Amino acid sequence: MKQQFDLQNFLPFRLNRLASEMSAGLSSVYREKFGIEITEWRVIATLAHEGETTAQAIVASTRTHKSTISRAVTKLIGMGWVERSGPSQDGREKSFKLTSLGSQRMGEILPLVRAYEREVLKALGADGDGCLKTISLLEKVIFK
Amino acid sequence: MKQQFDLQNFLPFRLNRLASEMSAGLSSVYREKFGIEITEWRVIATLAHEGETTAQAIVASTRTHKSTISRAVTKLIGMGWVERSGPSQDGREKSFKLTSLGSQRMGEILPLVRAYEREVLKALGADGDGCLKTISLLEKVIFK
DNA sequence: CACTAATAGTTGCAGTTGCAACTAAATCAA
DNA sequence: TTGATTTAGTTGCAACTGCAACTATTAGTG
Repeated sequence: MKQQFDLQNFLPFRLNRLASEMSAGLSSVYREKFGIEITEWRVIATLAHEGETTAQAIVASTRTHKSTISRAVTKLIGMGWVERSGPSQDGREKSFKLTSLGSQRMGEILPLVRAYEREVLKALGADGDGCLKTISLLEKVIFK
Repeated sequence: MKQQFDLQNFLPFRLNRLASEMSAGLSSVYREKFGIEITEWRVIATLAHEGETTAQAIVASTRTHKSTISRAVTKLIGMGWVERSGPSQDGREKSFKLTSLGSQRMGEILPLVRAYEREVLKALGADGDGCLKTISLLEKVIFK
């Protein structure tokens, strides 16, 4: 008894499948050569952009659970890519920044990651603009 | 030392964040009321559409690892939503189908899930077509 | 000041996932 | 037929994640 529903044309499924595949493609770029996972990548990307940053700010920027961020930061500190920076006024919060090793690694990863994105955008060609516009629209709808 | 990289405008990140949020919104629809997770949802959606189906076909349709599908099917059988169907010519493969209970539950879930999708598409308004077109394009690029 | 509530971050625990190794069955080659 | 290869599905294991509970610190109230 077939019901009228086609998962293959279902928007949330298609979007999720697409994002998973893209993330998988991208993460293979930094996983193999640098031994980090997607959460670590997002943490160092945030630190590279923001400079000295609290864990809370990383949580907000990456939309990732604070326990996940906590563990990623711990791992990155263990790798020597990240260090705690001086205590802030608020004794509860901790600030972090990239070490020089972390900056160096980020400098190595960035071109690879950018090349990946460029490749996708290039394949989209003239439709790239429409794609970004669509995503902006969806963000407004979903992050209500 | 700030580097020139903005995660917030990075295509794979934005797409992934969007898809996660959408999936989370959707899954709250069936998780609470029906006690299933996203993998189970995809399995029953595939079975509802395809009828009698092998595990392998579900793997292909959902793009999910075979071990994950194996466990989801086991769980669904335990819930009485899915049953094994008669042996096929190939003794390695196993075919499954929805039970009448499974069909009934699917009939209850479908309107909720469709309503969610409709809500998103409605919010997109006239841009809905462009959105679907963009996703099709990205699929061609990513699933090379 | 004392007491309560809120916030930042960590950790134990349980659930989920992917990988690799495994079993069972089919296919292929000689 | 026999033996090697491939395919379908299952399971043990290790890694990752989210939740809830916890500590520590700050903010708010009287």
